[in-house]
Amino acid sequence: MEKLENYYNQIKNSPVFFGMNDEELKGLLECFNARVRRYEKDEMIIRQGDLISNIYLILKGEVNIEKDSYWGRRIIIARLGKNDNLALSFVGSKNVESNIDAVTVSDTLVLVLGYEKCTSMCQNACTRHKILINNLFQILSKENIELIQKIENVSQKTIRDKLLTYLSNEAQKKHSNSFEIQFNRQDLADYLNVDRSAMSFELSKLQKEGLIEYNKNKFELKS
Amino acid sequence: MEKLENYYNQIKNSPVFFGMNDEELKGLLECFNARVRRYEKDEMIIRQGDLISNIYLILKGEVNIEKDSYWGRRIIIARLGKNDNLALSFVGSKNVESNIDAVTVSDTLVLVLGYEKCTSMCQNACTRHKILINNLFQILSKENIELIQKIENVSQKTIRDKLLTYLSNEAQKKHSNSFEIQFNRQDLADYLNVDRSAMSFELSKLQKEGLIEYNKNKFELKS
DNA sequence: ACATTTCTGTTGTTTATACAACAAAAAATA
DNA sequence: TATTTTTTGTTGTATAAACAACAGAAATGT
Repeated sequence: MEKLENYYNQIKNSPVFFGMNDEELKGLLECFNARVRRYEKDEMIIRQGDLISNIYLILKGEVNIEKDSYWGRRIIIARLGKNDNLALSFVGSKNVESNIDAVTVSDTLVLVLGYEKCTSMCQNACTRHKILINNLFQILSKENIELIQKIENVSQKTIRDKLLTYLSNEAQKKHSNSFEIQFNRQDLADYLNVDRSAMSFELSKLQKEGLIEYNKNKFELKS
Repeated sequence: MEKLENYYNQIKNSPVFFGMNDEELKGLLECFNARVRRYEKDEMIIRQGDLISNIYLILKGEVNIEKDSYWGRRIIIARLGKNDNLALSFVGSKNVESNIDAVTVSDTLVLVLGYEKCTSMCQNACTRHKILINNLFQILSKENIELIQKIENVSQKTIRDKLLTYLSNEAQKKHSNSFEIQFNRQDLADYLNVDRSAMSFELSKLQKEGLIEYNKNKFELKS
């Protein structure tokens, strides 16, 4: 069993609790009945159809937001990591079932917060709750922008354009033409919605043409 | 010049101001320096690169959320209408430039609210602001879920699957197998990221096979 | 160090889509 | 009503991607 205390500092500095003092944070964690849960690789934290009433904060590890298409093809919507939240939007939209799976990519620790119970108790009256909802609003905003960017990535017509758009966006995020990506080839293909082998082929073509250089997960944009 | 008063009831019942009494709403509208703005068909309300500090509420008309791809292809991310908000996520993420265009599809009236100014004034202290931020959180949640659904639609492999996924999702939204869609053929193609003529062809094939029936914008799912 | 599994790149073939060009229908305008 | 413009459907062709099958490299486990 993992102890919450071990992660206290990390929690305190996470976007969810940003701007709170120790007193507010401790009160909130208690009110939320906060607990740490451990998942192994390839476990499902959330399934399509689940009704979500908890806020999940990733303390350690990586999680895929996925969807299985009608005939079993996997769609990766996003890859989340440390300090990211899971399925916040389903907490905000009450009584809406999850339309995604959250699947661990590696061993993962998650902070689980009983959002529903807490909000009904304190009626949004306390200061800490006011800070919290402000933070949640900002977090969702960011998620929204990320989703739009993902739509841009997958909406390109050719594999080449998808790759170039994705890589440019990553470079911009990392503020450098040289960066590591979070996906392996198969996952990147599922994220961009293309065939892995065709994508591999296109990657090496881009390298031969001198547009990019890469080695494993390390990429560099030339030009 | 359009008068705000003419739309007062609609504004009062919009999701942004849901749950407020008249006093709170009036105070907020004043604090926001609320004003109605008119746009003609094909005008741009928001451009890529804009810094957004206003909340936009559509009172009348329709608006496309679009993105122009590198080589001039148009991507329609969403079609918004009455009581929808524009670019809320850019208000939530401060100092982030818009990565989308908002373009009117028809003559449109928009309520513009100076969010920045208001929040700095009342420091989130007043009740009405608390209700507001709660509402905004919920609205963003819904937007988020819609974006995920859009990703599902465009992530299908074939035109046929994109169409079937899109139409099923619409049927579910409208709670009926018979429904109207908001797009004309070209716009639907830009939304699903496919060639219009190929899509038209696939539509008639689906009709011949008896899977769907349609006439102009009216569709029916058979099975 | 070896065996096994996972990951990545390469190639040929089949299939689906984009693209272009056009015709018919519908809508808008004079 | 006639004319013009916009929208939609149809077809053939060129192109790009999916798929399958495989080989080598890298990572993992024993």
